[in-house]
Amino acid sequence: VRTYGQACPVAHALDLIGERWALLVARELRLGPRRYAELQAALPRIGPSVLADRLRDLQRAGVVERRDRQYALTAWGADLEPVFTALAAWGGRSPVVPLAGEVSEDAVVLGLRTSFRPGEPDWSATYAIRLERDAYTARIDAGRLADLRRGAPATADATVTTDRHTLLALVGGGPAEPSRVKVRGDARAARRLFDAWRD
Amino acid sequence: VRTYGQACPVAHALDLIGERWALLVARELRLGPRRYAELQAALPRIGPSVLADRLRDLQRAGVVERRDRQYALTAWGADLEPVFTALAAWGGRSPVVPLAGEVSEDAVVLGLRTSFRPGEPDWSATYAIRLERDAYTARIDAGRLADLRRGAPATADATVTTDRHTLLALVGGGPAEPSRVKVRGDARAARRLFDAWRD
DNA sequence: CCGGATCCTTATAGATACTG
DNA sequence: CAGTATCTATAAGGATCCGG
Repeated sequence: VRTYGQACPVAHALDLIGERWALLVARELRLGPRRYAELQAALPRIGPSVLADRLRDLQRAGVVERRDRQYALTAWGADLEPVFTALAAWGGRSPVVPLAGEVSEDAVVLGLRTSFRPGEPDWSATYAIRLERDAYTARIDAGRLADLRRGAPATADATVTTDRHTLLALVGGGPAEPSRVKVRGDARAARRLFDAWRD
Repeated sequence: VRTYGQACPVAHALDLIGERWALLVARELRLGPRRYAELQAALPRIGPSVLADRLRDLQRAGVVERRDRQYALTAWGADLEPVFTALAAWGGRSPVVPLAGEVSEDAVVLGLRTSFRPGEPDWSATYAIRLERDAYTARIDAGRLADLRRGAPATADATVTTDRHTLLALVGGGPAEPSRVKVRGDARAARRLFDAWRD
């Protein structure tokens, strides 16, 4: 139990989620619970012992809890959302490196939230986003992104099927291969979604 | 050069400021530039080699720059402010530990920003806050905290002289020893400042 | 097969001493 | 004053192994 030993809320926060990999483990739980093996697949470079250590640390800190063989953010862990938002905004403006490397499906889908530009108030729809491994639900309410989580919706206005690299390019504004994106359902609703990701 | 190797803005941010002590070094520069020895005094547990490493890392990352023997945040480093705000808000709500340990003067003064409650629009004033080691300037404009930085103001409406532990108690809402706070200048202006710190 | 624990190697942090 | 050098302790990285 390594601590900064400072009576400062920032230092205390870092005592809890400042260890290596801790915040990335938490990130993988932002869209819903995950099992140990799923976390390992999403974070291939973490190694089993460090992952087990971090999950223990995060549980002891009250950030993560275990429910029937799955790990989930607690309510307080979910309150990390503004921290993720601020870090993503800052890291995304980095002048040093344009970002390259691996990405988990969750990380790409979370990019939707980061790059989402609100639309018209008459836009309300539910989308299914199907990637190679998982399906996700995005719900737009009055032009705003009201819900984004792992798992397929019961019914969707439109279903977008693609792979995470194409989606990353779409969201990041880079060049995407249109043939790798399949849209089913309400084409107009889908178009509004794509428009909301453009700069 | 250890990296998460992920194309995720959060992971990239953590590549830059996620190493141990990095964000606390940056915190000590939020209120103004510091010299190496001052950083060491503010962060007594960091050790000289780790401090030197972090300062090098942060410079290479473009977060910190060196100007005539002082370290300062770059413009982009100053953009970390929302990250600090989010972390402080989250860490301050921790149900686990109520915060205990050392505090640098800067960390206590930064608490003023965290706990500041805006006041009436007719409230505009400049304050000098004198602690054991350093003096700080707080400028209120139309009830809002417009400026907070290290260094004494040219002229102050009121001057508050105390020590960092008393100020920490005052800001945190804990019991403070009134005899350890000295106020000079406009007493009414000083009262408004103290009121803005109360819950 | 899933969910880790163990073991070993390497890298980083912590502490203290020392130097241009 | 501003670090570097050196040494030790701890944590991360990586492969393999084990119990339910």
